[in-house]
Amino acid sequence: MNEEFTIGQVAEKTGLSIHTIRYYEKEGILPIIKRNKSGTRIFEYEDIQWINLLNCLRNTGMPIAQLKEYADLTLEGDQTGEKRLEILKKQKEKIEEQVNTLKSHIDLLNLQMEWYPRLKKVNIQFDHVMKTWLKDGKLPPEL
Amino acid sequence: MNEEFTIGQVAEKTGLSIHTIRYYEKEGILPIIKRNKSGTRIFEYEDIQWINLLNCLRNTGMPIAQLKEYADLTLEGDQTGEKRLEILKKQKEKIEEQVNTLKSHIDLLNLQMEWYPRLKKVNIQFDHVMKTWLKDGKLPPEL
DNA sequence: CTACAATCTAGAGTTCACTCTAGATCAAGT
DNA sequence: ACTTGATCTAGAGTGAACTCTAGATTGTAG
Repeated sequence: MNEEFTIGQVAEKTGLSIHTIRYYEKEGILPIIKRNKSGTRIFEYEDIQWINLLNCLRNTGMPIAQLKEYADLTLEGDQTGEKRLEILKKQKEKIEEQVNTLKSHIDLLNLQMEWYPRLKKVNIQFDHVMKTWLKDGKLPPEL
Repeated sequence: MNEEFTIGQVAEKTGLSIHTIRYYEKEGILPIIKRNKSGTRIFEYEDIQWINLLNCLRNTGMPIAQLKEYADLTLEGDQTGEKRLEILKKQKEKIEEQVNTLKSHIDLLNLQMEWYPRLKKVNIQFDHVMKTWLKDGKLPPEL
């Protein structure tokens, strides 16, 4: 479990580019990365874990600035656990919201797609649905 | 059903800013918007429907350039129906993928959150899970 | 008629998150 | 030792999608 990785290997494993990993380090959202005597970065297994968490948060829309906050809290140590937990909880809620939004987007697309084959008839329905959409931002209950 | 709206009203109804609506028009992804004799835009109900569709596609990651394609196809008329249907179908699949990704992100966050209360014990599990994650990009089957 | 808020255009500026470049150094195989 | 490919830094450049500005014009409530 004391494997070591070069930046290239980490890039491959995490799906980030080498540039991006260095950029993240510069932004201070990576833990302190070990170096060998000539300055080449040496990543450990833990670092990859961390990057995967970052990726998860980034992919769900958390901006770098907030990742920085999270990283700083982590640096402060155990007593910030609660705060970090809170951040993760909030992000989870945000993702759940995103899932719901995406689902209603799927509904809208399905609707729009039905529109093509049965034009005249569904046009009226569509109109009705759109009115509901405009009014309260969701599909009418009878769908 | 022949209601008319100002740009400000449309902004409020669609959640876009006034600037963004004008920007979208400049990019050619809005239908031709009526004007009154002195040049003020007059939006109709249809235009709002269209913007809602745009919003749906944009929010799920479709770039402006592709919206432009879609808009151009629509301008060409009925004979492009199939192509447009195809675009919407693909986007729907993309959204479904996004939902799945988000769900596995939630799993990862849940895991990371469990980590805090029961530290030592779950650390090992977490490690195991992360290894699976790194290897095949998903959670181990036993979870 | 008079304010005052909303709209208009063209174009410049901003933000975010990378992404790339140049020029130097280093690591590993033969 | 030599070569080739990977890595290093500092800093510039990019692309997407807005977002804002200035200066003029218009719509409307009192």
